[in-house]
Amino acid sequence: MQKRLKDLYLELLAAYGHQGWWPAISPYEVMVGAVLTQNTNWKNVEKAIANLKAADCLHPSAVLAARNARLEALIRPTGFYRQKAERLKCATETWTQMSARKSKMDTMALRARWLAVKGIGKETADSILLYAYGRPVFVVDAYTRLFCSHHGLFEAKEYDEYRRFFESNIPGCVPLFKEYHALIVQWAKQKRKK
DNA sequence: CCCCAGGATTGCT
DNA sequence: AGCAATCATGGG
Repeated sequence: MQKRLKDLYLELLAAYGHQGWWPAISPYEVMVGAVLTQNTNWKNVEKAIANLKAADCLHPSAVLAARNARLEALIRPTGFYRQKAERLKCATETWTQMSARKSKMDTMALRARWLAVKGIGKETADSILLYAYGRPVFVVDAYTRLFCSHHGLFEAKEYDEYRRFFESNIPGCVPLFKEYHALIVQWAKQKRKK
């Protein structure tokens, strides 16, 4: 593990503590959160998740059976609710299809399958792979790029260049990937407050 | 009143 | 290939 990346990780962990992103909830709920949080404050996502749960609509069969208008009303606090209602259905179809096959699939093949879903880009796909499926994929976002440039770690244009930078310089350990990404987000939030 | 949030797609150049 | 417009609610 590259020393600089390890030191920074330990610093973040000491400063902010264990973030515990997406802990004791169902993997499906993680996937729903990954879609709903696109360009949206997590607090708003929590409201939508609570709405879905209260309506007993937080499982694949219920989402697939729900009318779009109903889904839209439930996830409204997350914004972009028309797009997201459709995206949630598309993602849920894939989720259901993959439930039986995913264990046999290579991580990159699974990633390609998710990237083919409308409304699922690289960051959302990787969040699903890491936090819902437990695959060793490093999630990159705008904060990750800011973090890299702020500490003089790495500069690039493409999403996948950043992803591979982390994947090839820290151990391919799922809990570490989960925690590191969450800590970077926390770091950026704190930094913004100043 | 402004800007942003745990993005992705489409369309134009 | 790059870049702007679009989607839309809630909080600072």
